[in-house]
Amino acid sequence: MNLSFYPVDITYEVKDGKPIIKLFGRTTDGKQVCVLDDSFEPYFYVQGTVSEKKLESVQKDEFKVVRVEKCKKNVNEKEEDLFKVIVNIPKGVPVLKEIIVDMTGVKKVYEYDILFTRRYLLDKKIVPLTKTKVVGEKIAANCKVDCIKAKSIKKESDEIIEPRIVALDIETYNPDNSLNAKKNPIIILGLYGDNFSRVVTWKKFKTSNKYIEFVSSEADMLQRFAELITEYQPDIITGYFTDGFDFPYIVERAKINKVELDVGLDYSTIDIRGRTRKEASITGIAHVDIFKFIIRVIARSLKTDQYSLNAVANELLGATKHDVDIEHLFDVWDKGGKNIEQYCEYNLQDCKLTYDLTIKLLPNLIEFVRIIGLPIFDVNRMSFSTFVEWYLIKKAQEFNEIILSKPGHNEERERMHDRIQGAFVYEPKPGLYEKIVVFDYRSLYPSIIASLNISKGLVNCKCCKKASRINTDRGEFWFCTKQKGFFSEIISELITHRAKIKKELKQKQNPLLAAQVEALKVLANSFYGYLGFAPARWYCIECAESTTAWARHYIHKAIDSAKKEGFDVLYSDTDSVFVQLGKKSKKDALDWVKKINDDLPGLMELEFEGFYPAGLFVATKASESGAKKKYALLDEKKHITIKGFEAVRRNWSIIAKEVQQEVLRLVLNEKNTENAKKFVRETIEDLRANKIPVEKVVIRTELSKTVEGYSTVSPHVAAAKRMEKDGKKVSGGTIVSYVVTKGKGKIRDKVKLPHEVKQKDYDGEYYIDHQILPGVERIFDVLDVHIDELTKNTKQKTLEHF
DNA sequence: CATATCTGCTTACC
DNA sequence: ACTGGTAAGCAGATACG
Repeated sequence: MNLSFYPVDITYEVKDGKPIIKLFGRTTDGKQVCVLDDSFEPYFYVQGTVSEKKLESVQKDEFKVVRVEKCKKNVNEKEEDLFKVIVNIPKGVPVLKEIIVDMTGVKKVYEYDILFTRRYLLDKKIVPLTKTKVVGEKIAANCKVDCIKAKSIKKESDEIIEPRIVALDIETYNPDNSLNAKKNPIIILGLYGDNFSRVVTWKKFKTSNKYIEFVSSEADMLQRFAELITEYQPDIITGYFTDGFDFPYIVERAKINKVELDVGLDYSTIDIRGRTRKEASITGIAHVDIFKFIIRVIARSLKTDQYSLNAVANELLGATKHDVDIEHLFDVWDKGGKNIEQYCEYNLQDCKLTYDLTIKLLPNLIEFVRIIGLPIFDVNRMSFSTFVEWYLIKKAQEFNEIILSKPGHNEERERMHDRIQGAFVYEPKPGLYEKIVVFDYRSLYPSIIASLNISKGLVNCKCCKKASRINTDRGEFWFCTKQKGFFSEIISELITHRAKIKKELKQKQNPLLAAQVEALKVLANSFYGYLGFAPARWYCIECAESTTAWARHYIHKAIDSAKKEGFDVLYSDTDSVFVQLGKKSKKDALDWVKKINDDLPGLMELEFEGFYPAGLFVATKASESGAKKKYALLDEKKHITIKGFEAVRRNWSIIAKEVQQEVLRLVLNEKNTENAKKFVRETIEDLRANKIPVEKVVIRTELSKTVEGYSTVSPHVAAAKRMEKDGKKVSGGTIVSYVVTKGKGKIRDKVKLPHEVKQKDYDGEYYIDHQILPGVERIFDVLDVHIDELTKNTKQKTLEHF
């Protein structure tokens, strides 16, 4: 029979000494299937002078070499003769590799650490979630869905599945605030999908909510959960932090209640792997923990600095969680009755938000699946470096390159000491400027890697005398010009591919194309960081060092040229140049850029970023010199871009940020220094009189480790200690909120938690001197306003002074 | 003992 | 919680005269 299907999940089993790949997915007519392929063999590569016979005879326990083939492959971009050693079962690869690596004549072994299922997808060029053609026969097997034994299997088209998704969330009984799965049961479990809402709980109350379903015990609830999943037949189960919390909790409670959760399509249960970084998987269904994708990939493009479901849903969906007192759920549960209902509604809302977030981010996630070629489960849990690495691995096949091995423990440790010189930052002269034009190099690092052929195998070749050379702290480097580099060529393809899609996107808006453009940008921008990332297979410190050195070369070139042309250069950071037009026109600036671009190699380009009628640079706190990475720009639509100022930093109180932002607005937009002064004075008086509400004086700081890990007790650590006293758990990643109150001693001695203080308790003087004034002082300096003018004629200080 | 400088820490920018 | 370096600025710790 012939069929087309979209693979969702992949696994393998060994039967009669032979591995069988199992691809779970959905057919084009919407039925779930499992496609079996027993034709794929595990293998790895051997380099050296050793006889094939000898290699063929290697075996240990049930593992043995099946066959050896001679082949030619590029090892670090140079062609070599290698042996492809084919092995009977996947688990034999690492075992037999260990024996072979010690044989005389063997120089090196490669590609022994590529997971069998991933290798299958890459070699067969099958892309998960993408239409795949199968010829085969239906066979009987212990499986919830039809099983097809494949005769042939291959990618059919780029068409993508519209997956069936269900979101999961649980609420637990939690009297001691400890989230202890061994002790406390799950009391509410919710699911939300396409036209599907269900909340299961095991205490009855009167309700007209049709989606609430009552069972008689936690065990029955877990059983019901398994049934509902089986009935709904999702391709994807999604959740928010379900890897770390919900699934491990469910599995633990199932164990205690002796409930068999056979949700896997092959009747297997939920598998929890890892201790500190847990991952939950279900055979045949892709478990997406959308929190992981958000925190690792999406986070830096979000405004929020908190990644709670509420904060993220608020920003991405404009929706919020239901407001219930979740800490007292246990109390309400104990008392029973109608009050439990609001928690069921809350639970379903969380499921819905998670579902909607997944729907919203799925195009981006799927884009990475298409680029990398691995299952959505894997891609969901990857970070930037792994994206780059797996993209390189996929491309290695095309380029006939050997996949380099990961560094050993010691080598990785040594690499950690390697430091490279980074970007150049121009020191601005503090001041209020007019008519500013900003230019920046488009994708500077990627375009340098592509244009200068920067690639690990080409460093300082013996053959090229004419190659452009660059001086660095590590010495002089150049890259072979006689061949296209593996690394540079891949990034070059990415850039041109992205430019093409971006053009298409301009013609017709399309969320999938937008996701593709975004994914390619993220990927390209990660290539440079990857070069200097210690665990990387294609680690190349000379490449990284050269990339930044060339970047410094080209930014200086732009700065010098702008100056020569008669522009005042105000500022520059890494890839940007800020110039003041002065008597020159916008057209003069654009003409100048054209001239620069004529001289640039390959894909490099200096772009016009924007025109700003006004901009402000300030001095640093410590000296008279201009502060880098700290400025504000006003655009023609009166919108202000604030960079680096306290107003955009998380660990400043809201009042300090608001005042600074307003001062910047009054200065840049309205050019009204008097109003700015007045505004600050008024705030100062309000703080003295404790008229500002407590929420606005709360300071939030993230704990980077546990309290014991700190050598000094700073205010946020003191606050964390108070939280611990309250019975709250704090650890690395916890955001600590505190208020500085009136009193004696160090600031840490005056720190209290927000709920402990009344409005009259906070120390207005502290907030004036340490939060308000530091934020506006440098701004007023630029306007020649002395700080005394801000504080003096507020009543108290005046009296004190005289 | 007061002041200057250093260190640890957090969070920004690119 | 596994991309990189550059930079500002606070609070506490320590050195210095």
